[in-house]
Amino acid sequence: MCTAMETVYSDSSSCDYFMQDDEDSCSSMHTSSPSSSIGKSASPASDRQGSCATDLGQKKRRRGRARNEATVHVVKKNRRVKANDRERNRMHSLNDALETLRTVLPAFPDDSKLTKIETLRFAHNYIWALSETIRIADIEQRQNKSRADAPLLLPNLRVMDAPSPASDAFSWSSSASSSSSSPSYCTSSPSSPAAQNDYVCFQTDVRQYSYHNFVPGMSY
DNA sequence: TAGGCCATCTGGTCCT
DNA sequence: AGGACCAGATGGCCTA
Repeated sequence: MCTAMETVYSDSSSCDYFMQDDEDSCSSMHTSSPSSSIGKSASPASDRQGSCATDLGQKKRRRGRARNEATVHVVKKNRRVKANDRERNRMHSLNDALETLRTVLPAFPDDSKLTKIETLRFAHNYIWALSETIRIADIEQRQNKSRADAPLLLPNLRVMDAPSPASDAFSWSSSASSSSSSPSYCTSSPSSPAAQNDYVCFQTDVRQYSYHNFVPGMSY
């Protein structure tokens, strides 16, 4: 787990070490750790193989270049650390959003926490189910109104049999199905096109659910 | 112990 | 240039 962190830290230490070397005499250049990739990359082979430069100009050039490379490396490392921090925060906010989503979804009977993918699939199914509830309630309302006015035959609604996104939207991963024991969920979705072995779906007839059932604390 | 899930790091790419 | 986003890699933890 810590390999990356170790890399960062080892880079840091080696980088500091190299910078110190650079500031000191050239003799210390030869004492750099063999495990220090930074030291290797920052000091060309010719410099490492050759003896200490007596030419002051050459020394200055090498010092200047090495310092520059070390500085660039430090800047890069700092950017990486900052990017890691941002990425961590980004993933945390994503997880927070998923957690918020979990809280508005109906709880599973055994209180098992939904995984990320299950949460997303469940939310997808849930939204579809609510939409269907609204649609069917609306149709029934109109049907009742029509009955009051004049006898009118409407097609018999069979939600799950209808060719709709429902079959896919109701599908559950097999891992979710194993934890389901509530009558609120069925364990098969024969019409689902998804190629999964087991499925958990809402009650076949979504009309059995009121909004109160779906959304705790919400009444209509 | 294998497999699933997850957190984190990392480098690449795109966007502002 | 720097930040956001993404996907791959890696290692830890948990469970069947």
